[in-house]
Amino acid sequence: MMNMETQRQIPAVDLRLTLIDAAQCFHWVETERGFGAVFEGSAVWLRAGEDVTDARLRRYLDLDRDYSAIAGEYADIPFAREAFAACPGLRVLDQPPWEALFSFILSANNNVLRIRSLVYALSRAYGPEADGLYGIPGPEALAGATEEALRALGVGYRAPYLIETARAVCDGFPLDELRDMPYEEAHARLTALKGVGDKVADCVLLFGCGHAEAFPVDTWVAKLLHAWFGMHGSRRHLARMARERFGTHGGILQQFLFHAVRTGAVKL
DNA sequence: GCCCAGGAGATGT
DNA sequence: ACATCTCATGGG
Repeated sequence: MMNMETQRQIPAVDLRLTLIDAAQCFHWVETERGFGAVFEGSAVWLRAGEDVTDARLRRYLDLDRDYSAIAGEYADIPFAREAFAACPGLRVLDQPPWEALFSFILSANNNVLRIRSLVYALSRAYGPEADGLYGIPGPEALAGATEEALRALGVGYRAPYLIETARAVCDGFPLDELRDMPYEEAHARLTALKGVGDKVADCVLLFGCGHAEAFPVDTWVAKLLHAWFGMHGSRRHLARMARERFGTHGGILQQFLFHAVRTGAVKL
């Protein structure tokens, strides 16, 4: 009985919201076959309403975290309550770190539609193919690319960032150790990479390293921190204040606030 | 034409 | 530490 009550109150994951609309990743596609992507080297198709049993996918979709408990942590903040209520089924992804790093280097001063088209173009040119899908290119593939070739695909000034960072990863940058480092240390390591500033580093930590305290501050989040929480100052200062105020799950709150504002579900 | 987009790097103070 | 400028590219 208790179990049924609990299950009823936990919204099922909303795949479209989580994998496409929330802009945490840019490589999943929706077709008549469902939501598809190359996942750990092979094609995966997910359908709404079907149980996800694969442990790696459950982790990717963050299905084993109690989101109602996290919403409860922020229940005394009216805008947080509105944001959680406006995004049922939204999950914060736990991607492989390279997937997040690659994607968010491309995100700099760019819009979601164009980020998605760039990820697709680069995946088609340099990534693995599986079942008609193109996966995100590995660092080895990009390390061998030329700046001109990437610019020809529309990457623009981010081309050298992508190549240099890919080479750093090939040369032993400890991507897989970021998860177990303290936040500050992992953030400092990431921002040492070309094309990775404070905000991109926070996205990689939040979406790709399990650092739920990372609080990315983009243009939308800067606006809402000012309008709703009276915070002001530089992006770096805003991020630090937000981490201090919202604590160990601040990044999850951030994702709900971000989506609620970006879609207009909660007005600024 | 201007402004914006899940910003970052270089430079000058 | 902070402010300012430039960096591609597409859409409104």
